[in-house]
Amino acid sequence: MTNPLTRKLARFTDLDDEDVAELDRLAADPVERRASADLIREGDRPEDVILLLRGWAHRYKVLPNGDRQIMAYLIPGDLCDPHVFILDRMDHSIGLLSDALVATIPKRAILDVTNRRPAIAKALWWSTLVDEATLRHWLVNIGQRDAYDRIAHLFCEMWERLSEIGLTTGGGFEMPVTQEQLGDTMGLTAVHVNRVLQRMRSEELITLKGRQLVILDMDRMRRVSDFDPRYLHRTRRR
Amino acid sequence: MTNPLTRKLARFTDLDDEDVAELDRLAADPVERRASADLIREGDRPEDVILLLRGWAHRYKVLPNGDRQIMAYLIPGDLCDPHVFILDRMDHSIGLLSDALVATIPKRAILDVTNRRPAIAKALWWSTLVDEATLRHWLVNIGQRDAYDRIAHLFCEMWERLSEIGLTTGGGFEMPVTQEQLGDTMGLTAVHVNRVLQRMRSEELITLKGRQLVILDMDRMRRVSDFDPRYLHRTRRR
DNA sequence: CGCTTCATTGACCCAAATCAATCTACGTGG
DNA sequence: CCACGTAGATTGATTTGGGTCAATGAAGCG
Repeated sequence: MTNPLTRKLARFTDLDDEDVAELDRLAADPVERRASADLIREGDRPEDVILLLRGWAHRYKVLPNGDRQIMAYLIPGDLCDPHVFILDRMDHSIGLLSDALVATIPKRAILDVTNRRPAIAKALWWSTLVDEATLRHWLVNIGQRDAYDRIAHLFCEMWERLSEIGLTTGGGFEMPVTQEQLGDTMGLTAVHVNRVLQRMRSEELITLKGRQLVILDMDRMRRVSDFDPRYLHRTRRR
Repeated sequence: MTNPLTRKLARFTDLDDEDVAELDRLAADPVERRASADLIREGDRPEDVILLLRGWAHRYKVLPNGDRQIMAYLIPGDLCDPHVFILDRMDHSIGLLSDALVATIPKRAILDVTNRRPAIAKALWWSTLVDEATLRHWLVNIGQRDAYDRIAHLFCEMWERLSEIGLTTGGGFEMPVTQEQLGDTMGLTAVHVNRVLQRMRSEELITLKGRQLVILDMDRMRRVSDFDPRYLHRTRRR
């Protein structure tokens, strides 16, 4: 099961061989993209859905004064925009955070597959709802927690999502996100993010050099940020 | 068109007479509920979807330390939880902000209607995506704007949504939300919300007594908070 | 090897929080 | 009809988490 989309959706529903084959067909013919390219720009009317197969991307919005808010991180297996089907124009942009491998899927193809394969349709719907739940948790995070807890919560979530697709090694994973970007995610300045990271290091909670983050004490990390992974719905409803 | 759900969905798609009749059937047999009751509690596994016909409700989450974050306001015509169909347990609660009239719709009934009436299915999907876009805008709001601008943005959004269902009178509308709750919405304290409101009053930007809010200068309100109503998608895609 | 992008550190500042009283408007029971 | 009780609004005094400004290090790379 090399296709990360299949890997992700299989967590939600049972997929039969034909479902898997369909998903592989969607991910066929992927293209390399260089880091920091935008996949979709605010105001676009995209006609395709982009599937991320390798690398990270982020969903973000820039205000008139230049401030930037990151609203989501996309990792392998994520579809950039199921919205495409109904909404008019993009109200935000999607940019790469690392070199990446992406597949471009025409709207048509998605519609066909979801019509023919109810299991896939259901899994995509499920994944949309998980995205929405994640957004709600980010809101709680930014609205109510202090800088330290916010960052702890974000790290827990990243680890959890990456572990679902096999991209963690123990408590460690590769995180191609600068401190500036972490700040734009949590409504903090890069300077303050830096100080919080220093503190986490001095408390031996994490290790972070280059793009390698290691969570040394997962229990403490979760406790401090009140992280409850249930909203990511790793398990199926019976 | 007295049914506010019909009124809301009609903005998205053309509904024929039969669609309208179906929606009226869903909203049949509503019940009065008193303010401050919870409609759904975190941890529940709701078996029905609740439709709000009159009054306001809010989606919120309480942290272990007692802090509360409000994640959405629900107004007449809103469905409390389409999520019910796929997700497991509620990861947040929904409570009333005022006396209200609500209809309880069994899952089954929604499934039937969406199977039989594609226009309704499409409109519900659209409305879910609008909810998600709204959440993204709240994130930007809390993450990047200062207290004054946040509150201005929220007031613009409230006015916009209420005007869609005919609940505004010029720049005014009834807002059954305390300053404490406004604070829990925007990640601010009630005290600070109060001071911002004082300032808006002194600048003759608003009038607010009891539950009656009047926006005196809509242009200024929008300009200051960089409010762009497009994310609420009042108009249809051609 | 020189650039450029990130990370780090220090000094100082401010928006919003905190703490602590009032004040006001209502709804209720007597 | 009125005294109370209570939820919500208001105000003042003080504190603080995080921002701002400004350098100075590192590290990766063409």
